[in-house]
Amino acid sequence: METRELRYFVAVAEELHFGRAAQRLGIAQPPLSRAIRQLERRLGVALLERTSRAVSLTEAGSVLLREGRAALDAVDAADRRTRRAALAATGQPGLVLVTKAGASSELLSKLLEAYAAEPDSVTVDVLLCGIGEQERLLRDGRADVALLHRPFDSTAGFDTEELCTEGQVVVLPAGHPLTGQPRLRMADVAALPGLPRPRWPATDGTYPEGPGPQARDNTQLFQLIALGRASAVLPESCRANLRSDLAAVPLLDAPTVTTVIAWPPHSRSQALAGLVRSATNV
Amino acid sequence: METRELRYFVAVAEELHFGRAAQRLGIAQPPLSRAIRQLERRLGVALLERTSRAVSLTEAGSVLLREGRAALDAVDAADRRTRRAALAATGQPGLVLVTKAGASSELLSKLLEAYAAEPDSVTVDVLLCGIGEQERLLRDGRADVALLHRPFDSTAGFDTEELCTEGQVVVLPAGHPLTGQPRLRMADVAALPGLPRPRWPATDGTYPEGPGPQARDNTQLFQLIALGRASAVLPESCRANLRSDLAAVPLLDAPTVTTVIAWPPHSRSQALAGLVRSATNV
DNA sequence: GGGCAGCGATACCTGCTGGGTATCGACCCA
DNA sequence: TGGGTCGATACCCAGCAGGTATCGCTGCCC
Repeated sequence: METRELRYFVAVAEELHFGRAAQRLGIAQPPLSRAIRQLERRLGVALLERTSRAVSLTEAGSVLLREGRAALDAVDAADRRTRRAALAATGQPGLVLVTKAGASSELLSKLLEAYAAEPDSVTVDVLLCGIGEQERLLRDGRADVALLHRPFDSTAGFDTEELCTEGQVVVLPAGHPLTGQPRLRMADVAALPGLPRPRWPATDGTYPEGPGPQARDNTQLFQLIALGRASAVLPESCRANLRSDLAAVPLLDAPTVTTVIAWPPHSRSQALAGLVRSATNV
Repeated sequence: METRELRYFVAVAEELHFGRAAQRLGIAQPPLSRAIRQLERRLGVALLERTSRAVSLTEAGSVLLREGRAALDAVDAADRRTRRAALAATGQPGLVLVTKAGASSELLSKLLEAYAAEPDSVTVDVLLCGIGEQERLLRDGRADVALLHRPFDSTAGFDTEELCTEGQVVVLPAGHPLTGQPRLRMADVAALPGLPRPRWPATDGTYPEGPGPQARDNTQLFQLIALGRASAVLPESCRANLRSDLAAVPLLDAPTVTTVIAWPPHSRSQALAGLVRSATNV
């Protein structure tokens, strides 16, 4: 199976429309149809159900969509990591660390400081990204290492070390009646009248259905809370950089959040090993 | 980057010889040379150092060898899992479980029995393989799930659940003086005169340098021990099927061995989920 | 109900490129 | 110094990826 065929199939499987997929791929529709047919013939498997009005995935097709994406990411990673290895050899080593914007910033700065103090440390570029993008970046080689937060982020397929565990707090507008409490329970904040939890975009950029305002990052989220339009349950460490018009109250029975440092398995970079070592000692 | 190019590069990187690599790939040498050059040009990276007498890997080349193998395994896995999904739809679901021949046989039979008793269980094919082959089989889709033994097997890149932990024993010929002891320490068996640890083949089938006889599987190993030519440190559970001419003595300070059940991440099969559930309840 | 619009499949052509053979040029060794 | 080994180069051919034109089916709407 060639990566070209995989790319074609993934495009069609995502669009469920040969014309749009072809456009996205920058080719005409007929060669795309033919390539998919040929892929199906060679696999001996029907991947798509076509009527002349709609295209849908078969069971096998959805398996190939999932596995094919992973395989394409692995190929991309091979490409990028090879290029970076060549750069590193000519004097620009460096690591790319990715984490969610606004999370664990204190831990992150301590980590970077500790690592920079190591004898043979390399430059670390920090990449801040949105919700759920980190796994992708790590998988396809755009990043070397990530800070993830269990149980929110999936650590499937990566090597990890736990860095720290913390409780969660509910973030409310300053002056909200509940901010007088020293601590709260989940039940107390499950359905605050007028303060729903916001909706985060899924990996494809669309928002789930339901109540609550849409938020794309922490800035938007905090503004919504300050406006009295939302509330949020976040790790304790967010208190460090909370705006003055917000207040946080500890939640006794919220699930704890574990920050882990994660990297692709079978990674041989000794710069990465050094960073992980520094991280576990912080 | 196309999988064809990756396959070509991996072949050359493994053989370090264009002619042999071309033969292995079933093509002539000139197109192979050209393909590799083209790959280097497109990546903008030198992958191989050629003199007219020898070929060697650059730093970037060895990165691409490692990453390329992983990517090719992922592509193979996509292929195999898609075919199997199609088979499953037409009535032959089934899981393939892989484990080291001769290890955890009691645990394995209990596990299979417990799972078979579940209401909607599917057939489980058991694949017994040699040392270190399991990760490969799991990664390239020939197996769905594996029993691995930490710290010997790498669980990098897989999801795992711990099943059980056990101590280790030293296996000696029956009648050896030390077999009279109720328990021993590592230091006692570190260098038994005339009874060295055997050498196991590496993943490429070659044996490491050093003293000790060569063994390929447990049968050979046990025979060597019975002949008074070797000794071995193995998990306790091996006592269950020890030959009568061998004896095992517990080691107090040997590292414990954890048997884990492992499967590829982002695997959605509910048959697999059922097997893992059964396993953790055993 | 018939015309129309949307969509995938088919037919057919063309040019790129992957693969083949022949040969060269460098290097080691006898 | 000549033969043997090995990768690179030159050149040719065929297969196939990709393009255009068009067909056939189907749901929709006046």
